[in-house]
Amino acid sequence: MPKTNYRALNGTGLRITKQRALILEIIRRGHGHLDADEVYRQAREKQPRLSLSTVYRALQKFKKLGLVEELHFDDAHHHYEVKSASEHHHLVCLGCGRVIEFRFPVAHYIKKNVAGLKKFEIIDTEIRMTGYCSECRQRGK
Amino acid sequence: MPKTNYRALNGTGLRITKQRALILEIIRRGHGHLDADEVYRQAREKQPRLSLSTVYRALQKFKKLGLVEELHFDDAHHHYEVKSASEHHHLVCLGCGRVIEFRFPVAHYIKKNVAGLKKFEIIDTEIRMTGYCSECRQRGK
DNA sequence: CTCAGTGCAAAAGCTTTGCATAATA
DNA sequence: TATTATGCAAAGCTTTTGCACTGAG
Repeated sequence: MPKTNYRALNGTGLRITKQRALILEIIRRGHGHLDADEVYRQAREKQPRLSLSTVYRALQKFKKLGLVEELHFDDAHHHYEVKSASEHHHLVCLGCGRVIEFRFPVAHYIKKNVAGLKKFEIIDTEIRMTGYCSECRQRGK
Repeated sequence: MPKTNYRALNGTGLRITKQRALILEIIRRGHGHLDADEVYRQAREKQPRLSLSTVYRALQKFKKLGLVEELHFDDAHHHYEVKSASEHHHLVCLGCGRVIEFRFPVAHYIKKNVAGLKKFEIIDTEIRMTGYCSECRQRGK
């Protein structure tokens, strides 16, 4: 198990188990494009006895600790991503389903420009844009 | 049934039924703060025999036609909103669950500033910010 | 040694589907 | 009248929970 995951879990009050280290590592490698079931399937390749509930329970803990973030790409599943310092968002192509990440610090800009938000403490910002990527546009959608 | 709903449904290829007119009217009045079950419960007050599947089927049709938009406030349910011309987004308070709407045309701004998005055709933008409203902050969360 | 975490199975949502009936165009 | 939409019930998914067992601290 990579040291990085031990580091991430240390000092959180959570016990470090090989399941959690593996799940966190898989989410990290997935770059926000994995849902719970995909994390589960990948995890089973290394730990065949690991259960889906463990994945869900780990996901909940990680979310609560702010270690991972839950994204909402489509209507059906949630996707998970290890939180990074820099704000970044997602663009989902309606044609091919591809997810394009883009980095753009918009939270600060919005907070400055929207009067009603002045007194609001913003914890998290998720921007999800949908549309068609250049390939799909050329193919005539 | 309000005339406005007939207007919205006319020329869409969809048949105008009293169920659909009612569902659309309820979503409109809900201003994006209703999930499928809440739409269902409100609809039953006027049409007690209406079924949940009719609500879901209507929602799907409306989405596909671009009449309503699906929002992702929390992890559990989707909320629905009648699409309006002006772009607007949502701020969800983690303390009291209140949803604050704000109007701010950010899609254009993002498109201009993010290189990778130049060739992307943006259909829709959803911004979901979470944090704590002033009341909850005063109450010490 | 203790208590948090795990696996398994069962339950609990939310959403979709099949089919006969009803209603629109 | 020809379809499309509805209601009901059943099925399908994703996610959560109970409980006995295991393993980290």
